[in-house]
Amino acid sequence: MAEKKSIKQSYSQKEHSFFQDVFDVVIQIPKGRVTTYGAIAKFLGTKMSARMVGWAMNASHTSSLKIPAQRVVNRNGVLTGKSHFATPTLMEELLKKDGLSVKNDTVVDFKTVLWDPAIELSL
DNA sequence: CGTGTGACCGGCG
DNA sequence: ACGCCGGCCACAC
Repeated sequence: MAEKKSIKQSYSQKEHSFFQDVFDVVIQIPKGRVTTYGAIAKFLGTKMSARMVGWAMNASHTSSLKIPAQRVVNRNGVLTGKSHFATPTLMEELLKKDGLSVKNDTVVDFKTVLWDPAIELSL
């Protein structure tokens, strides 16, 4: 409500964009952990619009920062965005380098390695 | 300024 | 259990 005004001000003062928010969260994902689009969306307040998060990731390549997009999967732990990487296997390779196990385009023990910003960053 | 699109999610048949 | 459908918000054309 009132916060909306502040947000709008931020938009005017800085080049703040939805992408920047998403990137900021994704970058904070610890190595060996993954999160979901919905979790990020919820953390940002747009819980019902997890699509925006995914779309923001699509623009990750526009950012000069390194966005570990491989650590962001859908609620099933499936590497839905792997097709958007340079190569279809790149996402899986990156996750394996993080020490995770990927089988059939799905993160093994996904629920165990799940890193929810709404919880972890809320401590 | 209107319309379409999207790396999703939750609910319902 | 599986499949389909609507919703939701930001950004590009």
